[in-house]
Amino acid sequence: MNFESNLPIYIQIMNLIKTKIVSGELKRGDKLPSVRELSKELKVNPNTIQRAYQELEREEFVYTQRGMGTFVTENTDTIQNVKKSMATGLIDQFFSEMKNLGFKNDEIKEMVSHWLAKEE
Amino acid sequence: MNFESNLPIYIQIMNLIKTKIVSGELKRGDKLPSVRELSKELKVNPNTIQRAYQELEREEFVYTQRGMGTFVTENTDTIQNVKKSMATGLIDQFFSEMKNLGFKNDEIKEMVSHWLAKEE
Amino acid sequence: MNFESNLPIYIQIMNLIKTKIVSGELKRGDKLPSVRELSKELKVNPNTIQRAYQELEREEFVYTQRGMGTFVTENTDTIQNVKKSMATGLIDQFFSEMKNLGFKNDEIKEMVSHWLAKEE
Amino acid sequence: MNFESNLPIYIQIMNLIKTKIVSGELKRGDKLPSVRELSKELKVNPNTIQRAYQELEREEFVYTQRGMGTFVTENTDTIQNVKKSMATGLIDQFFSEMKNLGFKNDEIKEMVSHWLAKEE
DNA sequence: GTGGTCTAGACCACA
DNA sequence: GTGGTCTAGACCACC
Repeated sequence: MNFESNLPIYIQIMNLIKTKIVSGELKRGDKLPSVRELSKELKVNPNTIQRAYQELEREEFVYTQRGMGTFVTENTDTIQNVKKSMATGLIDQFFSEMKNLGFKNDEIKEMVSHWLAKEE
Repeated sequence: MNFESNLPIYIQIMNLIKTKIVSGELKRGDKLPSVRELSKELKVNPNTIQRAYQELEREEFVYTQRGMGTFVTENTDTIQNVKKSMATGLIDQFFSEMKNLGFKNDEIKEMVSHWLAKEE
Repeated sequence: MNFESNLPIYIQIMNLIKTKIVSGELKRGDKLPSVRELSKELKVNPNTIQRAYQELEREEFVYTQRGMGTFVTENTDTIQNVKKSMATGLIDQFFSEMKNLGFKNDEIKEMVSHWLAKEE
Repeated sequence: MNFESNLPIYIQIMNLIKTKIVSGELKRGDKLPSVRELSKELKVNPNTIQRAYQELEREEFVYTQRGMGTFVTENTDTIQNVKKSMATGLIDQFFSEMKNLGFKNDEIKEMVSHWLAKEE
């Protein structure tokens, strides 16, 4: 776990797992490590792991069964929907903030292209 | 001012002023409202305004003259630089979060194009 | 069986069977599936089925004969009583939660009528 | 606080506050007691109060400002919407469970009327 | 063994 | 003073 980030640890853990789910490393129905297990592995308090799992459940990325464990949601649609809605949220926010700074669509487009070109 | 946002109020105020400067509403050398004035207008604790002005000064957006008030920096380069750095900051953040969700460059490009098309 | 529900699995199984009995799908004296059988069918730990059957027996819904299996109670009164008590339980719960939300009797009545009208 | 209930304490606290909001005892924009304050009053751990406040914020009944406190949402529409959607949820659930037990619309209607008559 | 709740007590950022 | 996060450690219901 990267404690250097100023993000709360439970958010970092959520991102860790979201990425694994969305990228397919964790498939639907897969069992996540138990709270205590992950707690030991990441050297983080069990409550913090639990907090992360709870929030992930709230966002419908996972579901839990008492006494059984926590599992990746069976509903792949949910994953796709959440993924999509998070994406449009990010895009909307991005554009609105860019426009707030006084950029026009053309300029934004150009900057995005530039960023992508640099990436390759 | 949306006080229901999760962002600290002093950050929200900073963004408010930055946007005004970068978009040209506030020009170089213009006097900002006094701490007390803005405090009343936004119904916010003066300490909070003070904090926002301090941070803005640290970022060289504004400078203060004892007894005179706080002014937008005379240095237009600074403004342009900051505008650019804020933009690249937004872009970097946007891309890193999109990738965190598991999107590839192509997909992001497509979504951005789609958003721009819809705009017209 | 919706294992994503928050209810304990053994309760979900109890409700499953209760509903079958009360609705008449399982008649008095009918044999329930064996613990092992149901365990396989629902892909649930046998202990959990056992627990459900135990509780059902405690509530006099079923009785067990060593070596023979578990059977729906012969006593139709019991079934009718339980049906009635489950119903009043549901109603009580429903009203208490509606009132908890701040609705008055009249409003609740109106909403129920509305629901029934829509049904036809 | 009624510790006799088997509901988690933080849920009981949520219901307490929801009722106050929905019934109008707490008006929009009103400040809730601080976490520590309510903690003392109810003789409950501050974390438990915080949990309740967090969930209430997630359900958009309240919003919080760091360092300022927790407030009833300004948006009365939200309150009404949440109230309404919770109500239809309860009604749907109620009818589906009654039907599961084998009751017909007429019977349900009769039982509801009976309950209401008894109330007066 | 699993997750869920609760307490006690600490530290932090913010107003 | 306010809420937000984290740790440590306990107890419970469930599987």
